[in-house]
Amino acid sequence: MPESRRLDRLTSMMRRRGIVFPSFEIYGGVAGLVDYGPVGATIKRKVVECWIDHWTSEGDIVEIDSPTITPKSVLVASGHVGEFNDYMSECRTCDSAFRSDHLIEGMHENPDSLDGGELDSIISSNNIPCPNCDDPEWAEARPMNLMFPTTIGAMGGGREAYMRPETAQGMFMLYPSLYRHFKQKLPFGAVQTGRGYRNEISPRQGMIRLREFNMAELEYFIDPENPPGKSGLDQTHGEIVEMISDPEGESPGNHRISIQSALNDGIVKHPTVASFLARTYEFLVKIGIDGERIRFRQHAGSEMAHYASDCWDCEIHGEYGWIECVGIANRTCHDLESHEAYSGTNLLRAWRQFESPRKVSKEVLSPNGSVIGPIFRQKAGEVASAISGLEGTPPPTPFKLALEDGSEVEITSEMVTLKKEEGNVHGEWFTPHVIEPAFGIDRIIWHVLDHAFTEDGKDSEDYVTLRLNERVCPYDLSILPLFDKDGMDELANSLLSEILSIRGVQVNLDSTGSIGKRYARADEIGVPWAVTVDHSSLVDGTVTIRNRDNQQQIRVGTEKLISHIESGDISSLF
RNA sequence: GCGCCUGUAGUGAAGGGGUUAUCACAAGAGGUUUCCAACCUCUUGUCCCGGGUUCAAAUCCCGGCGGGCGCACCA
Repeated sequence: MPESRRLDRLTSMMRRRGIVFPSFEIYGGVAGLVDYGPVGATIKRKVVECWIDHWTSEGDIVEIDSPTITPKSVLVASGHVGEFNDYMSECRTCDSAFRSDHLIEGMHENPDSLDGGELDSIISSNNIPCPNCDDPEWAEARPMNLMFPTTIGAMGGGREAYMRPETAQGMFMLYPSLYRHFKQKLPFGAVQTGRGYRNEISPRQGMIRLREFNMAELEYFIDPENPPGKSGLDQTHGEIVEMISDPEGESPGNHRISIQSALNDGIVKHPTVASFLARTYEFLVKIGIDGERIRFRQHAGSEMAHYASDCWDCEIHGEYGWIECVGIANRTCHDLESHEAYSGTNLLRAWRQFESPRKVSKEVLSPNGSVIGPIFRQKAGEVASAISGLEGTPPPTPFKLALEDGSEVEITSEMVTLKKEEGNVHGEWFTPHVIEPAFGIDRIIWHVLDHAFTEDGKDSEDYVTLRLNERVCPYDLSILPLFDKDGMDELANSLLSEILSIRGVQVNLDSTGSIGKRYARADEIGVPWAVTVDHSSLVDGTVTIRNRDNQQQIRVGTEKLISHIESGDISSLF
């Protein structure tokens, strides 16, 4: 068993047994698109269901579902249109392509803000050499948009849109409704699972970098002044995990530490982020990822996404090395504020009630319409609203007042009345902060399969067992009639239909080949239990149940078996 | 997007300008006193696509598509 080939054996098993295939293969295939086959689709669904259940089981998080087609304006506000329009410059000599803003690093304060022409002129005036061949001959910078563009509306004049690059925007769009659903009380969250699209330049590594992929994202809305998680994490969070903190931060380096201690030591700065790191670890282990092959890595300030103020990657180790499978980011108020600004809505806020009402007395200037009107005529309305909009202590008259259009007017004492307002303020509006764990489902499934794939040398042959956790196995059990005749076939079939009728239970009947071969087939795709119908079954109604991972067998009556299948705990029979 | 390597049944491989393309495993039918990949008989199924060279192309050449690796990219 040469180890270098394990990846090949795993991927060919996945094709052979119907887990994952390249898509559209009879037309030559498309890089970066994959199909889940009859076995893989069930595994995927179970991983997703387990994920939803993991986050929604405490009542503070609900599930939503949004369109994948997203109007351009949403993605302009979120920053994706700008961010995804990175410019690329191609070297005329060696054809290498580089991000234009990277080439002029340090030569401009904000390279992101430049258009193609500006980038080109900086590149040429600085005579920037190609990092590959040193020649300073560059083609014009061209925008490289990694989103899939589309148009809403079949005829001309349609609205510009993109396939969503993340599901998160759906949760932000639904914030007002979530806020109402949760009775206007933070914290609360929403999850969404579904497809995301990124038109990768060069998809690689099988299902690791896809162009259309399954994501599962949680947006958790909190009051930044009262972040949940402060009071300590619950008992599961004492697990020692590997954490690699920001190399540019205060305590750089690798730590083997519990997440609770990492929070106490200031390695993780935000209590809610810490809590989600812990619950992410818990989820991954729950579906069968090896806890020893999980680590958390903090983003350096320089690699941070445009929207994030703090970000941890959860990386899982497998055949491709350490792969980022989950990103946990503190997106702060970036998205909600930005959508508020672009859309003009005021619904993206939350109310923070003061513990006791605050007495406020302040002086305000009230415009005197009868004086302002005749003096400023058409501009009077604008002047009046500018006066009302003055903040802080009113200036003494006369004073200069700036208007929206940039002009200035002089305000004299006759134009305004000084009023004293007194009252109680019971609270204030603020924009919630958002903590976002974002899961790459396909990458997680890959690692679940990788970690479950075990090859034991039985005799000279490699014997493959997919030691999947029962939560994510493609079939809950296989029914195997020892002989496909003499009544065993009928008994097996009636058992099959009885078990199939149990809600949510997947069963597979296999009656071809030797019994050993059928066990092997079931083991290879991770079926945890094999139920064999034999001669004794015909006499006394008992069957044998075999455990996939240790081949242990017991004999039980079918009634008892069925009741344990219904309650989901076959293992307690052993 | 560039460079190197590469593409043969479901999977893994062998071969290769010339009759009907080979093998193993898998799959299907049947047989078999089959509880850990047993055996026997039969069966199905393959040269990625397009163009070129040639009397003849799965084989050589070019292009495309896919895969692997490296460079670049990966919010």
